[in-house]
Amino acid sequence: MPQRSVVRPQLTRESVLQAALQLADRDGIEALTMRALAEQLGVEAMSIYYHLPNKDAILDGLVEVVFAEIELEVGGFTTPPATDAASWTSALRERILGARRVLLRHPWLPNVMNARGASGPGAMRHVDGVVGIMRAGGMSHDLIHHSLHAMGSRMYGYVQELSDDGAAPAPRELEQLAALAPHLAAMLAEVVHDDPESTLGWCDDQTEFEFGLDLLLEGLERRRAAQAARDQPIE
Amino acid sequence: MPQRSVVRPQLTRESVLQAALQLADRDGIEALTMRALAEQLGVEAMSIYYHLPNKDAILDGLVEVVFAEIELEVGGFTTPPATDAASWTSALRERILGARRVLLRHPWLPNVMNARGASGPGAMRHVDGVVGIMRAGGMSHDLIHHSLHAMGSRMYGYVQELSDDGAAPAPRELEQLAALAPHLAAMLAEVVHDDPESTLGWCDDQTEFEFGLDLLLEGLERRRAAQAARDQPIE
DNA sequence: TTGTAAGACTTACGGCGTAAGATACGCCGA
DNA sequence: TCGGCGTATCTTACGCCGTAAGTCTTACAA
Repeated sequence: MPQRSVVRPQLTRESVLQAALQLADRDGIEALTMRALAEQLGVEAMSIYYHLPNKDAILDGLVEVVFAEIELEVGGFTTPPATDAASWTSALRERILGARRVLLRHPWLPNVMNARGASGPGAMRHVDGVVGIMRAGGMSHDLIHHSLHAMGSRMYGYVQELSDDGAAPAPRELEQLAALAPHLAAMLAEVVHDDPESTLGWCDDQTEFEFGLDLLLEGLERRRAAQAARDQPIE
Repeated sequence: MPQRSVVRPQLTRESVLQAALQLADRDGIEALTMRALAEQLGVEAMSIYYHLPNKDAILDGLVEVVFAEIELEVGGFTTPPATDAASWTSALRERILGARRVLLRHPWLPNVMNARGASGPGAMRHVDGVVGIMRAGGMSHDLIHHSLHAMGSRMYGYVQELSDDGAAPAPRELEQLAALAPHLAAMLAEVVHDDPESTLGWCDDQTEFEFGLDLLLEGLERRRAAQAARDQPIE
């Protein structure tokens, strides 16, 4: 049973991540080096490696810490029971603006997520919450799937990673996912299943891109027409 | 007058950038190191520094090279004269899909642009072309401004950098910009001028974010309603 | 023929992530 | 009481990175 020392600096995985978060917030992500982090902790660089295997693990840990902060900010990732078809947009709006509030405190995070590969459980659960809200609003899984791609950048672009390897998820993985993110898993199961024409991956990047693009174009054209009508109310 | 050697490996700024592009495309951007690049060129690492001041200059150069490729792909950044109110969406659509076609060949580029600061003349001119198309479609500068933010990620997110420092551009800079990107400069001049309530910077990130978000939410809700109508055509 | 300058090369430095191993410390059984 | 052992930290060193400083080669002009 590890009964720990009281004299030593008391390094833990959590304290390392906490210090890393502070360092990144204060001096920027490029200032987060193992040596600088160690100094902040009053410790030698290599000591960190006892608690975290490498720097990538620290970055992954940071992502997780921030998503925990997001979860706190939005009052949990589970869908509020009151959500119905009438209010799904405002529920989603609030969820995303809440996430943004947190991300603005850690502006380096999107780049970290972007540069690194697959997203962790925190990001997954966030997406799952979004899927849940859309589902409660009465959207089909197929439409939700497209929507996730379209909204990607508003949630800071990690959704694209979700589909990046292109291969359909193995049933085993999907099972694990279901425990963590049930809505997301349900969507995946359905979308993968009934898209036989999909070539290799289970989603076609080009199609998704155009879906989001056309969504924007439509909206902008409507804004333009509205403006024109306002300028020329007679004609 | 520099009359160059014929025996030496004939290193030039252009050949360096070309080799860097190949290397990044083939092995990924993280494989683009000065030593690897030198080897590819059959030269020592430090020789590169005669033609380019440092690695950042190489990255900037790469961005410029790719945007030149985009310009070729879309047949020039200047607005096609045929563009009118009726066809602006399809013109813009084509422009953006053309840019995307090129960017898919250099998938590392968005991250490079994102990680580095201000965008170069190539990116500017691309944005300028987009502004020109929207302008030809009859949109106000104000609406165009919002639209650029909303479309940001579809053009791979460099627009956000444009507004990042928050300070209004100095008249001197604006003058320089006008030569390079007239539409963009015109928009900036107007938007900066008649937004007295804008606190510090000439554009409010939060407002822009919500504009884009609401655009998407509206569109998605319309899609949802259309789907619901399709499922229940009687009721 | 020689001076000059362009354009390459050599060497070296500090910082990075981290592999390998040494070392200090608190506990537990003998 | 003491020796061993697991835990947590430190020491040293390696190979990479970008690049500062200085040197050498070569083609051409005078």
